[in-house]
Amino acid sequence: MSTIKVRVDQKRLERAAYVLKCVAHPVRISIIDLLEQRQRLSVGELQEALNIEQSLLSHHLINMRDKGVLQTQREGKHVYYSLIDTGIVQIIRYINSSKII
Amino acid sequence: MSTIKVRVDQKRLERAAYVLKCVAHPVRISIIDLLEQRQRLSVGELQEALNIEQSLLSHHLINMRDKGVLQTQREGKHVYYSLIDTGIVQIIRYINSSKII
DNA sequence: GTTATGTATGAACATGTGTTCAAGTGTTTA
DNA sequence: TAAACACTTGAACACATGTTCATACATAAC
Repeated sequence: MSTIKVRVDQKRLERAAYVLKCVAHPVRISIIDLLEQRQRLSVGELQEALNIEQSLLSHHLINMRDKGVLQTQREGKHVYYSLIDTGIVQIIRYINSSKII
Repeated sequence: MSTIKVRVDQKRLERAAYVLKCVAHPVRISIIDLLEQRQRLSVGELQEALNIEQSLLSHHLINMRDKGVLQTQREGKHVYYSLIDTGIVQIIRYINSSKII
């Protein structure tokens, strides 16, 4: 019985777990889904689509930005959020196709 | 500006978030990676590969089983764990190919 | 400059999660 | 049947997380 090993190194495992926490929340999955449909959305537009409190949304958005999932640009009064790596939507696709979800 | 909507329904969003929490932890990512390499592994084999306390591993495994990610079969003294839906390894693949992780 | 609009921040709280330890349950071996 | 092995369980704790509320900040409009 030859030994078996984890093929992902420790640093990457930790980073992956950290980032994936963004995907493990209903509101944040929704945000990713919305940002796949439109390249970028303001906080107000997101709020209208999600129907949650402004400050809660802001906390989620900043959380995702801090984890390197989203980026922002301010334009006047508005702040626009967009996905940094659109590859993350593969996870949404998996969710939509999986039998166990 | 036509309205924009989340394309995943609420029930599925919650289920997805619930299941994805399994993936958002270094030990559990490792378990999924190991079970992709070998169809099934006993708790002892996993423990040897992961090098963590046996009871901690057991908690993680049972957590994953409760979420419908893993299944078990007992054979004598040993309990073997395996992935229910191997599609979940797509997420590991994403981790390994992504620039943001 | 004041007001209105859009967004961020911070404290406070409840709840959830990861970990450890000690003790428990099954199953096989002697 | 006792001991050894493989694994599970539960309590306890520290720590992280999600949410709300009140308040602050930035920009634009008046």
